[in-house]
Amino acid sequence: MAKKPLPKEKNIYETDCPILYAMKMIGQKWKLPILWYIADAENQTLRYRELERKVVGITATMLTKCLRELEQDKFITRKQYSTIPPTVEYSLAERGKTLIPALESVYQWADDQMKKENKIQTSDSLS
Amino acid sequence: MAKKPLPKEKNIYETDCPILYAMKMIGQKWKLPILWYIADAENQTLRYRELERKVVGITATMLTKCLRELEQDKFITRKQYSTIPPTVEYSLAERGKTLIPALESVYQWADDQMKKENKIQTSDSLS
DNA sequence: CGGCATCCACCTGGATACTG
DNA sequence: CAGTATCCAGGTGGATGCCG
Repeated sequence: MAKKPLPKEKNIYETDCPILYAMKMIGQKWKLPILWYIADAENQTLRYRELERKVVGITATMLTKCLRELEQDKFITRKQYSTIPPTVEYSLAERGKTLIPALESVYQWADDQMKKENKIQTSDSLS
Repeated sequence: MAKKPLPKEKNIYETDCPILYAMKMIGQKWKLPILWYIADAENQTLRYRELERKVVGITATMLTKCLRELEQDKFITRKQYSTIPPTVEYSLAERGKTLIPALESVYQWADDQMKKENKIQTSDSLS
């Protein structure tokens, strides 16, 4: 009985720091990649399978989970056509579009960094 | 014995998707907040305790862990003065500075979103 | 095609206590 | 002041199998 099992009320990390807010909203592994590929597509629209292929490494479970959450949070819109076989299209909703500038700066930064890393490695490896 | 315990080799999620690269590098809960407050400070420099106070909600354990990683990844520089009591200053390294534009668009987006949410709630709540 | 349900390994991050 | 050490709960995300 030396340790309290600590009940500890649920803290949704309420904060007024915008960066933390953003981390909470879109800070998981796959949300930005998904949004990025939708934003990057024709008409900012992609089907489920197209997403599964573009977002390399994601599993169906995670893709579905993220898509549901992004839909609930109004980042994307889901449109279902009752054809056989079924067709589902995901597109950027208004809120998703507001993210594009941020998405682009992050992409830009990361792309630069990756190129820099490669350059260092190549110039090293030809010695 | 119906289930394999799956040894499963360590996969560092190697990818060539820049967004995933960024998520891996700076996608944890506290790294961007920390970088943000350092970037925001006079001379882009803050002491340990100042950080602890500005990054509301972070614990010393997490702060130290993140600072070590950010230092290893060349985002920040640590300068120690052997005074009594000790003084340690964290500042943006070159690589950290390259992140500022992205940091700012994320901040900008999140700030807008938070204001929008508040506005909706206030106009609702005065009915 | 476009999912959902289940199960579980691992990682992130919080609590607590102690130190030079 | 500026940490370190230990412990552990809970969340994140992967694997697998099945369904309309």
